[in-house]
Amino acid sequence: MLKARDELLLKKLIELYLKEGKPVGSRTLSKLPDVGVSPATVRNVMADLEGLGFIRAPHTSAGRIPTSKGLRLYVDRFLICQPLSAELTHQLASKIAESGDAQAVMDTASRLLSELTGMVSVVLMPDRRQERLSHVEFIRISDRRVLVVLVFNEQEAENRFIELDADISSDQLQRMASFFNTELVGLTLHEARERLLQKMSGLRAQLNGGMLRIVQGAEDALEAHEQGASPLKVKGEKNLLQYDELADIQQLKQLFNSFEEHQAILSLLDKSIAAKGLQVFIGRETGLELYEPCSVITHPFDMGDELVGVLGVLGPRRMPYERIIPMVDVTAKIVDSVLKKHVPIPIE
Amino acid sequence: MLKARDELLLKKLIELYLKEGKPVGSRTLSKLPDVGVSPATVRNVMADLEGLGFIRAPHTSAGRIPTSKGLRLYVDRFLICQPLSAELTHQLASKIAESGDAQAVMDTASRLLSELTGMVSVVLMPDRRQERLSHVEFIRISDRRVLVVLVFNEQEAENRFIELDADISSDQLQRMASFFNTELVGLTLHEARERLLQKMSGLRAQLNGGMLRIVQGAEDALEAHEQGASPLKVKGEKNLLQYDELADIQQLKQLFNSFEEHQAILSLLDKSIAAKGLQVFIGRETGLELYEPCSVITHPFDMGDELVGVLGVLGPRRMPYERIIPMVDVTAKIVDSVLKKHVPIPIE
DNA sequence: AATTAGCACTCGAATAATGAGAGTGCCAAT
DNA sequence: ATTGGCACTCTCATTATTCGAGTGCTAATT
Repeated sequence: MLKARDELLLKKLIELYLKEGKPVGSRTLSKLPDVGVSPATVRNVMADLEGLGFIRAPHTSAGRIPTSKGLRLYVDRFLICQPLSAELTHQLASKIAESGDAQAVMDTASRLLSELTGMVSVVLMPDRRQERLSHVEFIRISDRRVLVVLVFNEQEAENRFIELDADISSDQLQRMASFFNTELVGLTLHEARERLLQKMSGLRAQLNGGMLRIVQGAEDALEAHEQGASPLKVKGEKNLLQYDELADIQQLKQLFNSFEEHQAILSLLDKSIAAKGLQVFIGRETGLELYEPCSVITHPFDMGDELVGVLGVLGPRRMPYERIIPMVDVTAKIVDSVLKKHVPIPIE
Repeated sequence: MLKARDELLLKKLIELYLKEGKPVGSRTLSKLPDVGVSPATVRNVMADLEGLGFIRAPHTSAGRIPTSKGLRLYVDRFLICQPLSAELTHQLASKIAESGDAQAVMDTASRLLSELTGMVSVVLMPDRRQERLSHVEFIRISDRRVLVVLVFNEQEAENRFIELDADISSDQLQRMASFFNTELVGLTLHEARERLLQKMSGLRAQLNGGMLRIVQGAEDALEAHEQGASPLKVKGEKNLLQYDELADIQQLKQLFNSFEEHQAILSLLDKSIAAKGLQVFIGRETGLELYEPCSVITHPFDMGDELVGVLGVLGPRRMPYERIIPMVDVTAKIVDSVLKKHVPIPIE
């Protein structure tokens, strides 16, 4: 077990390392105000800490830097995050709340997160396929042009213009809409498409060309919505360029690629979705070789009705956890509450 | 004036440089099939070409590389672009056409462009403030929740949910909508807001809270649309990481920053908007110190009604112009034609 | 008059040699 | 248990050295 002095030294060492980014030597540590021991003593302690795997020396004659294990201990035991200033919290909350629909909320949150933290922000959005259709509307733009509006969970709308082969009357559109609204509302995307297929197979013969196109258009819209924007948003990649630890073009290229491929991050965020609160993944803990020099901080959120997502940041392993953690925490909580504001009424 | 042989050598030199990226020496050039002269002769010619400013030697004992002036001559006189394969053209066209509304079209075009060329793609979107409102619809989501749908130019729709303080009936909504549709359709965003303000000042007293909120919501939606997504899209930044010429973290950081700031690129694209066809900016021609090691290829497009935009790519000055130019050309033409398909009927 | 071979020269990139500085580990003294 | 002292190690920056590629110039050749 670590003695009080050992812990103190480890803590100081890590704090210094996080601040300066350079290996910390025994002399430097010994001169710190709260440390009343000589460099030699510090060296002895450091040798012990190294033996336990909390710190390591990059080479014989550099100071020590914390290992992932050391950082883990630091985050779990030593770190005391002061809460975000009320002012900043409030600013964040209002910017996020005012941004519009669910997509826009996550967009804004993501942008703010990457700007504020100086890290790469990631948002895993709730699975659209589980969203329930709450309204369908057809808007007649011109004789042969119709705008399909699908509303999901009462807080997200998807548009799709469709072109008709024949003129259609407002009346016909009205009837189509009310048919859709009685038959499909409350269903998930998948269910809605199934139902549509089912109902249509009999009716299709009776429908004229315009009607068919409308149905087709609605199906397209459903499909577009389903496959639409990938469920993962990554923003602020360029922030990575500023960190010396990652200042290697090859590595940067690989990291940037991993952001586009999505798989890597997705598997990481999936882990986080289960955990009910904030999580910190340090280096290897991310489960990816590539992210070894990085840390990831995540926090899940949900928009009610079991639609759950995750947001977080990715940055160099040496990041100001003290500052970043509260930001992720607060942002997730804001998004969570904003998205829950209008819990859809469960139908059927 | 350049003699035939001089031109040939310059052309060969540039082609080799574009392919290999290394300075080209007299020996290498002399051994080329179509060049029947000795290295010494080549050296004499090269000395002349250097005197004229077409090529330069990075240092005494390297070969020569083309200057911007040289590349300019190459692009203007020597370059023969073979048209894009019909197959690829067709693929591009269908992917772009099927992507949805105007925003989505430009989005897809931008993505494809960056993927296909391996460069950074940029799209300056037509000024939203000039778009004309073609339809307004209010969709009642629940007693106190309404979705405002604004349709612009018959091909773009903007959604906005609004929250009411008091219940509202479908009937009331209907009346509001028809009021909007008679008073505001055909106006630009700015005009619509003016008109709204005007008309409302008198009426406001007669409206109940719900109505007022709707008007407010519509105003918000107009404003959101106006300020909405910045008019500039930049995609595929990460592509820059692969080029040796730009393999300097500081420079990359600056470039990435310039992509976020938008001003730099905007002023460049503004130049291109005037030109009626494809344009190539080489190095300094971009007008930006920062883009000195880069080239930019642009092509304007318009969606009718004087709504004009520009798309293009930015990459290292040493890029396969032969391959890239046709891609930008074709993509711009596809976007142009897709966006023009539904030319809005000019109103009033 | 144009082309070419020959040769001295320059410069950059790679490799090796050198020295200074930081920090350690360990031993003996406190 | 702690500390001062000291030899030792390793990195980083600086300086030399070498090698090769490619040039520019001159004189010879066609």
